[in-house]
Amino acid sequence: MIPLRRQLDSLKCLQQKDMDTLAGLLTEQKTVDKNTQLIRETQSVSNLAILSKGWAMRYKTLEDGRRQVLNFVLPGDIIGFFALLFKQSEHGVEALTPITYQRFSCEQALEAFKQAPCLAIAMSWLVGRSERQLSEQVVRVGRRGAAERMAHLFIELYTRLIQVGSPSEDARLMPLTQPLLADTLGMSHIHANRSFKKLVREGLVALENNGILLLDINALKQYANFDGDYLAKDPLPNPVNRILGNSNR
Amino acid sequence: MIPLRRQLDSLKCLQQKDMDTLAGLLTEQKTVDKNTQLIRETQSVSNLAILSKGWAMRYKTLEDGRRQVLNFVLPGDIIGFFALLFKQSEHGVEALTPITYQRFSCEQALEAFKQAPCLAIAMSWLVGRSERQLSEQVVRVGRRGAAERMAHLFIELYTRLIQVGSPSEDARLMPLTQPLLADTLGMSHIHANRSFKKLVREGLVALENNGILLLDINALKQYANFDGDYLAKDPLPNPVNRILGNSNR
DNA sequence: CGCGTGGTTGAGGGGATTCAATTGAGGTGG
DNA sequence: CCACCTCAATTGAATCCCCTCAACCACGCG
Repeated sequence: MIPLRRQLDSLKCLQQKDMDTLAGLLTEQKTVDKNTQLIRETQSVSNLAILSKGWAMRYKTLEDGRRQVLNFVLPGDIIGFFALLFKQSEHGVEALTPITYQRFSCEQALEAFKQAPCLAIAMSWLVGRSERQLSEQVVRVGRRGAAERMAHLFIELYTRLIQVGSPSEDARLMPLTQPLLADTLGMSHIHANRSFKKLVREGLVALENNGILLLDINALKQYANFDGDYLAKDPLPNPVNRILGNSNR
Repeated sequence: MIPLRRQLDSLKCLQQKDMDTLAGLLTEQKTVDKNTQLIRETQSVSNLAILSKGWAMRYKTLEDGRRQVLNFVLPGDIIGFFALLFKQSEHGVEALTPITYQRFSCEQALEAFKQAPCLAIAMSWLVGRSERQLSEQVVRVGRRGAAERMAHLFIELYTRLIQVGSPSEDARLMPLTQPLLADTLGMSHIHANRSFKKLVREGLVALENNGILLLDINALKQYANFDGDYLAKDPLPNPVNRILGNSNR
């Protein structure tokens, strides 16, 4: 649960008793293998989870087999929030590495929110954050060149990993394959390879046995025209804090 | 507020007193002109709104001027939800036609949620629905051909309009320009024009003085490989209903 | 009437896709 | 223990989609 705590600490709204309530939610820990389907497209969902270790992805598949990765799920991220409110999930979630997560039911969550209303805000904030990432994914795919797109994704993932407390050496190693990058960035795997090699030639990244290594973070940021505001972690705005003060009394 | 009611009716969770509470929220009505900026990128936000009439869009702009439309805001849609939880909005919202909306504060919303918890669920559902649309936008831009992309967007918008009770004749007229379509679909305005003309030549759409007219909905669906599951309106799943039953007593 | 915006078209170039083929790593079953 | 399979990474070649540049016309508005 350390990554989740890192994720939420900037909000400055969780007190010790809130953290205790949160800890009470996260008792059931599970570890599953790489390639496990956590949620299948078209499956109905009644549990939430917080990822604590490893990588996963959210994706959609078209009838003809074309696949699009929507976003990556990193430690401290929430899985399955909105799926609770619909008959079925509409997107799949699959582990990209062995992962560990804490699962809890919809009922447990609601109970925790009654005891600690600001947990509901904190969880909404997590969801809002992932919506921002999804928006940026639209911009990335719609309005950036291929290699720029790839560099931009790398920096987003790196930044998110650093924010939840990964050591820099770990955060620079992405467990991604080029076909997966292709499905994320909306291009063919062949063109993903050529764009990747372009970044390699510029000395920005390198291929390791176990994934892709970012060599020069600042140069990648520049190459990608990266503006990280959408990942900024600020305290909750005052109006919201005031309300929480009331209902926390 | 009729479109909002249509939006929420399938949930089967709002009773008369909930609707009354909701109506109490939506007392401050405003009408503004086309091209009005409802929310500026980088602006801080402390109010929510429900659109009741007209079209708006959510968009992001890059430093070099490239622009990407994230989604369109139609009657019954919510504006500014997540922006409340962050220091600033990260995306802009602009009116595409003259629009009417009902505005209310964060405090009013929280008060209403205490009185009628299932309103909080209903509003989350609205947000979840717009997240699904955003996911589909990623797939559309990342994995569909240009003309297919355009047809797919048209059908999404048409379906959403029908769902909130627009008469079919109105729902088939889109107040969109080709440069705007280009920024939505991630292509140049010239290519937007050529893709559009291709649909025209096939008899699927036509250009009117005041916008774009959809001529053959079924043919467009087929052309777009449209699968509307992500827009399906189902009742809330049972686990959530059970919880609401408890907190509604 | 000048100007800005939207719609349209042609030409040319570059980026991206598809087809095809090769290499190598890892996993499976005989 | 090795043949076999799958999947990732690569590269070449041909093609085509899509972009940029450059016009031009129509319209509405100050």
